[in-house]
Amino acid sequence: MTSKKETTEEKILESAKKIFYQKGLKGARMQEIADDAGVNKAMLHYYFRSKDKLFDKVFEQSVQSVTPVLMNVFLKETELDAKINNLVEILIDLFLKEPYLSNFIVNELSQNPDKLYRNVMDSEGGLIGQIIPVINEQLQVGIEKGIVKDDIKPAELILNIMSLCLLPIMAQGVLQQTLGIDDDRMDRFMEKRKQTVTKFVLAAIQP
Amino acid sequence: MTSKKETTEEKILESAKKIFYQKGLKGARMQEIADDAGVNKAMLHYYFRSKDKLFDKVFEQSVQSVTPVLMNVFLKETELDAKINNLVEILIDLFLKEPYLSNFIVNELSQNPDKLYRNVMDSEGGLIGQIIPVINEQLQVGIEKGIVKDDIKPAELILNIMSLCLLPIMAQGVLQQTLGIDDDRMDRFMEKRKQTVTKFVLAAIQP
DNA sequence: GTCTATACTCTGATAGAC
DNA sequence: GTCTATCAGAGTATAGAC
Repeated sequence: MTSKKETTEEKILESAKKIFYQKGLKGARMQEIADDAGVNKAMLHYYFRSKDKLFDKVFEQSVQSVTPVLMNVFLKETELDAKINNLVEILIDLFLKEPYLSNFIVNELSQNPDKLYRNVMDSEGGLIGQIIPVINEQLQVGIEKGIVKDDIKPAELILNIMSLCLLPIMAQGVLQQTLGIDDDRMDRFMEKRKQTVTKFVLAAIQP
Repeated sequence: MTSKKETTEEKILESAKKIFYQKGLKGARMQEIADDAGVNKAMLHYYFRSKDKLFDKVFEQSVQSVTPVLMNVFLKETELDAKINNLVEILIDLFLKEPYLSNFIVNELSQNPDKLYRNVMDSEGGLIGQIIPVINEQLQVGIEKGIVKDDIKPAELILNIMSLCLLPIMAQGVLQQTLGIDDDRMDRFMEKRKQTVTKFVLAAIQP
C-alpha cells in the first residue's frame, strides 16, 4: 500500500542513500542514482540542486534515524546488564539492516568533521553529553553493589561495546571472505553474536 | 641519509599511499599525487600505467606490510595473556602509525573482494588458516588449567580484540569531535588504551 | 627518464521545450 | 514536474620532443 505512493523526491532520496552508502560521495554517480530511482537525471538537480546537497540530505537523514533509537536505549530505566544487552541488540540490528551505514558514517565524518558537529552534537546538548552521566550513575550503583569493577569508565565502556558491535559489520565483506562463509551463515553468526558480545562485556566488567 | 636517495618510483608510491589512504580510489587525484611527490603527472603513468594499477600496487604493499608483523605475534611462543597484550599493542601501534590504513583495508576490500583473496588468503595457506589452530591450542590449554572460560571461540576472540583495537582508530575523527579532545590527548588516550583493552579482554575470558 | 601539450572520456550541471 | 539536449570542467591517459 505504501510502496506505490512514493513521491519522486522520496524515490530519489532512497536510491541516493543506497548508492552513497555503497560508494561514498566521490564514488557515486548521479546517473546511477537516477537509474536506480527510475527517474531522469535532471530530476536530481531539480529537487536537490547539486550532488553535494543531495549527499548532505542523505547524511542528515541517516544520522537522525539512528540517534533517537540509541538515545532511547540509553535513557530507558533498566538495570545495567539489561541495558547492555539491549544496546548490543539494537546496534547490531540497526546497522545490519542498513549495511554500509556505519562505514558511511565513520568514513564521511572523518573527512568532513564539521558535518558531525551540525548533526550529532547539536541535538539539545549533544548525544554524548546526555548519555555519559546516565551510564556513569548506573556504573556507580553497580560498583557500590559490588557487581561492577571500580575502574570501568563509562565512555570507554560505550566505546568498547560499539567497537564489538560495529567493526564486524563494517568489515563484513572481509570477514566473510576470510572465514569463507556465505550470507546465510553470516546472518546466523551475527544473530548469535548478540549474546556472545553481551556475555563478553558483562564478564569483562564483573569484579 | 635515506631520504634523498629515493627513486622517483618510490616517491610516487609513497605519495600515492598517502593520498589514497585519505581519499580512497575515487577521491584521489593523479595530479595531487604527482604534486605531493614533486614529479610530473606523466611520470605516474610511465611507472604504473594507470590509476587503477597504481592503486593496486599501494594496496598490495599495505597488506604485505601488516601481515608478517601480525603473523609474528600469533606464532611467537608466549603465554596466552602475554600474547593478547602483545597483539593489542602491535595492532594499536601499527594502525595508529598509519592512519586510514584500517579504513582503507576495510573499505576497499568490501568493494573488491577478489583483491583480498589474492593478497591475504594466498600467503601460504592463509593468514587465518594458520592462526586459528595456534590460538585454539592455547585456549584449550588455558581451559584445562582453569584460567580460561570453556566457551571462548578462537575466531571470536580474535575478532573481538581486533574490534576493540581498530574501530576506535578508524573512528578517530568522530571520536575526537564527540569527546571534544585534541590530537595530544587522543594520543595519550590510545596509549592508555593498550592496557585497558588488554585488561578488558583478559577479564572477559576469565572463568 | 622526464617534460609539455593535447586528446579523450566522463560526469555534474543547466537551458529550454513540453 | 518531467524530459532531451548540450555545455563546461575535471581528470585520466598518451604522443612526442628532449
